[in-house]
Amino acid sequence: MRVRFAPSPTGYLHVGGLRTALYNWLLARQSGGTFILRIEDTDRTRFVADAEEDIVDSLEWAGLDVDEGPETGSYRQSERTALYDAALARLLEEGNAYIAFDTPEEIEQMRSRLATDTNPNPRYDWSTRSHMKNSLTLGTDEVALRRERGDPFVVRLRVEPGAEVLFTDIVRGDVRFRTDDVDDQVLMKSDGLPTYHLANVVDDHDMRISHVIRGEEWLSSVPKHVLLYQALGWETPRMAHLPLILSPTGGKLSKRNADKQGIPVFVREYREAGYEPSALLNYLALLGWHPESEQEVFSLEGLVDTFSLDRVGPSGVQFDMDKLAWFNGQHIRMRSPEEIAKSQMEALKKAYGDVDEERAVQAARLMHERMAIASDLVGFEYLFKAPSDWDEAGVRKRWKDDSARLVQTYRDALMDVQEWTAEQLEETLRRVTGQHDVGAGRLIHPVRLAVSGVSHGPGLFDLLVYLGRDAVCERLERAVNALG
RNA sequence: GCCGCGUUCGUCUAGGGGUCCAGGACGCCGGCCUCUCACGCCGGUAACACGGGUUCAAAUCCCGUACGCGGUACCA
Repeated sequence: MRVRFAPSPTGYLHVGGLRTALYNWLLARQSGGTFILRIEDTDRTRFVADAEEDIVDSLEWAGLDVDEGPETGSYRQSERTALYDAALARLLEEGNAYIAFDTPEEIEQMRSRLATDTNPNPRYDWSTRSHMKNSLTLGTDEVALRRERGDPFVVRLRVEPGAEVLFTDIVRGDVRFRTDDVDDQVLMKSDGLPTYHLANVVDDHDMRISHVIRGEEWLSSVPKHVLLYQALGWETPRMAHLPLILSPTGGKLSKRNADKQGIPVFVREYREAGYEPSALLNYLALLGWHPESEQEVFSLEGLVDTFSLDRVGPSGVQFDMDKLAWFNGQHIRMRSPEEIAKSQMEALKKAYGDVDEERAVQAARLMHERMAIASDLVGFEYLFKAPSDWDEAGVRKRWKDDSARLVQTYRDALMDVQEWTAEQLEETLRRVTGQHDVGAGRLIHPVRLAVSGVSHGPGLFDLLVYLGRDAVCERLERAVNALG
């Protein structure tokens, strides 16, 4: 099995693109096949300089390793023009393509001239090409003259009406189009570069791609591709068109649309936000695919073992940040505190100056169950510095009239604790509350508030152990003074 | 407009003629655990788009309608 992920460097890698890459990669890995990265950079007007780098980095971050790609050979379409030119020459020679000199303005004029209510958008096709300036209408002398003169031209696929193109999509089953509805697609633009349709067919053939797995937006152009394969006498690869990822309000998950929903569209944004790549992948895998069992949480390896194209559904799917967050929580709990801490060292240092890695690991251990995302670790300020103030609502609820006295008593008692362990700290606390004839909670809550500034968090005694005697006593002291 | 693809809880989905007064997951709502918050566990809420057929029997097959999405570029 040879599959490819073929993004165009017109922007950063999109989450939808990552899912397409994932499905391709999964199939390659489980079949012992080859995963190819091909850069479709035939549109010079929309080229984004750092897009390819982002695509490569994002795939690497996700753990989808590339077997063949720009790093290993000529896998950028801009480097493969000789191949397209050869295909073009053959199509032209055999009458399956023709040259057209119409300027964009002239085509526009044709469209507005021919537009009617029932056909508001006339195509350049079998029914209109006889009114246009092309090698089918112009006569050989005129064509030769224009070419000599250097008139700009494009090459178009010659699609004749009256036939049917039928193909079997792995996800959707049999799909058929009439050639009457297929336009004479431009194969080579006037800048000499091929369009996607030509380059894609030539490359898939040349790279011996066995399965084309891509988004549903390509389904309508399949007939053009099939016609090209036929004209070139090549075998058509198997195809699977994946359901599109939609925004929660419906419609394509475009940058604009998604931003409004608070959904990042670029993979790099998930990386920057601190998501677990395995969680993103897990979520994306389930977006359109369902395993035979009811298992939902998968490692990447688990997906390799379980994934199959015939359990991919055909209908569009809405992106759900809440569910992604849940997957992230599942995956973060599968990782060790050591790994989590390590991944956050840079951010920690940025926020708090020099942070000891072992210290960060302890913090991660403490907060493991409470993190939705690894970057949350940085947000637990009180683990790395004393609170500067105390949550107002928390104070109102937990800081009673006797709190200062109790906390002060506990603080004094802590000075005498032999071993700074959770057991001893708890024992000490219960002794204090016992002496004052109040419940333990009466002291636990104020102490937590005093040392952390907030009224929620890890088990109090684990927290005190983590903070250490000096910090705890100092924080208790400050709180008593401030809160009275 | 035309062409194509789709339509089961709010969302992701299971299901492919009887085992489905439709199962799981997220979310939401209760509860348990508990020093808080999380985690975890238990329970609840909620769906076969509509109309015709076919059949003893339809969420499942067929047709139509509606709706959604994609395409309709010298963009991919």
